[in-house]
Amino acid sequence: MATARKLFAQNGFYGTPTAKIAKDAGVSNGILFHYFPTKDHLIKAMYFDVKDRIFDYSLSQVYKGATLKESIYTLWLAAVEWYVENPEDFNFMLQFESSPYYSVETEVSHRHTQLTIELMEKGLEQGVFKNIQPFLLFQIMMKMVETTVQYLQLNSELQEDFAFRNGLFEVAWDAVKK
Amino acid sequence: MATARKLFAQNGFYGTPTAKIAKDAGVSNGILFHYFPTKDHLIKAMYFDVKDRIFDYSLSQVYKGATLKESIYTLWLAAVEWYVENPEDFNFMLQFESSPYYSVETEVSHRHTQLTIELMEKGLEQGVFKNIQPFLLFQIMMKMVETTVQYLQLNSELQEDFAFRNGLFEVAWDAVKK
DNA sequence: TTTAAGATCGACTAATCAGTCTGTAATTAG
DNA sequence: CTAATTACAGACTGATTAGTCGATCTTAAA
Repeated sequence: MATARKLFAQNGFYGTPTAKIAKDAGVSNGILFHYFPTKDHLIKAMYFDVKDRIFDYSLSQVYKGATLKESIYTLWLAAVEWYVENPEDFNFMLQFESSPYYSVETEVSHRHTQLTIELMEKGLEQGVFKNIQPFLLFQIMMKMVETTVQYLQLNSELQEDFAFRNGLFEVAWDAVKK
Repeated sequence: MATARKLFAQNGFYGTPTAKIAKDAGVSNGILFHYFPTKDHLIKAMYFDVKDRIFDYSLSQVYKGATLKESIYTLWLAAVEWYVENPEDFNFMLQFESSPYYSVETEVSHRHTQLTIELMEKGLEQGVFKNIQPFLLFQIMMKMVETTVQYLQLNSELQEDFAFRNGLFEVAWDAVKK
């Protein structure tokens, strides 16, 4: 999957032959299809793999007793940092989410999405957010992650600029807050 | 190009053989490659075509003497409406922008982008926006268009809901305003 | 009317690629 | 130790597909 991520980032899903994935990964063609019956299975498995790893990282960052805004900030920043550190993951998700593989159901089915949506619901209860469906609030925040990472990729000198990141979180926060 | 848009929306760039594009368009294989030397040429041409049509529509909506916020609102809403009315255009752009074809240079080279960025610069001068590079302001607004359209596609009963659209523009505006 | 340039056709090809198949090693279970 | 299951290899194939090529038709200018 790591090899596939690298190759997909470079040449896209369709620009990457399964044979090349196997070869670059140092395994045979046969063994690839032994573990992933089709290329589509591989791609879907990779999606959940990325989500899982981001989720684990994010959870390791939030601490108990954090306020709502702090929790959301931590999750938001964790996602940005993860994607900045792991550009292939970012590129993969971008491609995946605008491909026929993606559906809202798969998205919502993941713990990471569910956790974030719960935070949004809490915010709605507390009256800090605009009156918008929680899933949409979630998507607005996530799109800002996307925008931020994309911009940081283009302007790598900003990647260590903490104030810049914080500023963009405030942009996202201002968007959703009442 | 219209046929290709439809097919690309259904099956993606790579899932759509050139032969099928020609056949569905009612022309021969040969004539397709007569006008577009490669599939890539076709795809790039389609990108500029979509951008052009959106630009024309957007300009027809803005009126002289509008305030800055009104102008931006009109452009923003025009983009949303266009994409809601022309889902294949939207789907095509989504795919294009997360494909190897896309680059910031092509994006910035288009009049539509340039016009919007100019408005952002004006807003910065007037001190109404957060102190953020104009291109990034532009991208934040555009991502909100994306989010809005995607949500409207999933919840088609909201497509006639004017208040909903306006609400989401305010979300975008709150994000960038100081 | 002639001629040239562009438009259109559709059969063809060379290459590519997802997935198969057959056989062999390694590991685990009884 | 044996049997069965799982891991692995790599050659092979059938289908697909981007792009070519030579022929024919249409249009417009001279």
